[in-house]
Amino acid sequence: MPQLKTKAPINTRIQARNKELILEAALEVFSVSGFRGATVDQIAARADMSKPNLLYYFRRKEDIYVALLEHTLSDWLEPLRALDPAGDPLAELSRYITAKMQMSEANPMASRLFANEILHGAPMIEKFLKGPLKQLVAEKAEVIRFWMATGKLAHADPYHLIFAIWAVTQHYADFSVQVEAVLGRRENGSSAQKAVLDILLRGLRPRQP
Amino acid sequence: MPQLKTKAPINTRIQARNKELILEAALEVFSVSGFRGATVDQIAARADMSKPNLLYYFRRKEDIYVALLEHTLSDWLEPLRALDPAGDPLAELSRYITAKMQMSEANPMASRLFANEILHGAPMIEKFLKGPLKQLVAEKAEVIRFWMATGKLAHADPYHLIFAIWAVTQHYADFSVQVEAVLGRRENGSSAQKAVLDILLRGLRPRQP
DNA sequence: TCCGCTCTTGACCATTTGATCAAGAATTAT
DNA sequence: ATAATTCTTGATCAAATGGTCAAGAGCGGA
Repeated sequence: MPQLKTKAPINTRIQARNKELILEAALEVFSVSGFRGATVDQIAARADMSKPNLLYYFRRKEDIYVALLEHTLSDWLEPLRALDPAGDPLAELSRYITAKMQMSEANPMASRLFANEILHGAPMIEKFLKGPLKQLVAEKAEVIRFWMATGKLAHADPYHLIFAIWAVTQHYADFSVQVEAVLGRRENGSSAQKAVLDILLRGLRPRQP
Repeated sequence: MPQLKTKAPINTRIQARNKELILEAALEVFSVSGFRGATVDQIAARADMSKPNLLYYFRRKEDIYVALLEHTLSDWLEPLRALDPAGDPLAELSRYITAKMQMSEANPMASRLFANEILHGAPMIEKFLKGPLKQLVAEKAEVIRFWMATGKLAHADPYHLIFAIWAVTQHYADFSVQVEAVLGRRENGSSAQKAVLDILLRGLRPRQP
């Protein structure tokens, strides 16, 4: 019996390189125009590649989009995962907020990609939101609740606190056009960081015993 | 000399009615799909009207979109405008935040429309952001600064405080899909309101003298 | 070297979609 | 009533766009 040729599951060097190029180009295009607004031609042009060639690597526009989302979803959660129940509460939250602010500044395109996806009803990542994300947040909300119960943090609703942190930190990436228009200049990352830490955390210092 | 017929600048009853129907339908469609994702056919269908008829009232798709943005821009600013320098600082901010939360809950579609526009670089409302919005925020930031200087409010950067309020309040409209996925239920408006007020304002109570 | 597999692309197709037009229906003003 | 104006729509167009195909170019293992 002739040996069945297993369809090579491993990427060629060329495949790895081109897929990477495509994802990079696609992030730029999707984050600016959204899924519907982006065109395969635009992505191909930015990846310096013909459209049929791009479609040789990703058969449908949607495949690129999904790959892009999956490619960054876990990175996105990492800082929240790192919240350490054994650490000092204010220091942990401070580190989390700082990390999110830095992610917004370093990779605003990824932030806008997600914002756009969620704004449009999250058709591609609904499962992720209701599964891994929900579970992780539940876990960390419990940690925060524990900190509050043991008097190391002032009381507040842990879920809404997390939402507030997300909202504020991502605002600087997603709404940067507005931030810059109102300030009349490009925002200095570190001053925004300081201000945000102050606004979000000052109210959480435990009362004097 | 024959009297020049002035082109009727006043809307017919039919015009007023149909324009309103169109804007209403367009808000639903644009807020879900964004400018690019929305189609004139969808809007026409939802307005219960043929496409050519819709285009009789708004000659281009873009005209509907712009009219919609203009139609709600000033409403959007009203609560901030109402911030009263003579009022009690915490009460004023509390009222502002509450008003924004209620707007997010009552009209999430308008919030998403703006979010989408800004996320995509605000091509249609750049002028508004750099003009009226910038000026109003500057004015109100000065009010907040004054409150802080006179010891009636703890110190914080007024601009970033306003950004934080915007970010958090609009988060509940723009990211409602995520909020509901994480909470595992439809959010109760008033409990979110309470939590947000608490998180944003607790740190702003002036220190005891 | 040479054979098979991977990679690349110009040409092409079907569908979607924003917009136009001409002609008829409804409404309004005189 | 009737003429003028406003309103409505089926038919149609041109451009944009996601995706296909066949044929050739390039590469790697025997």
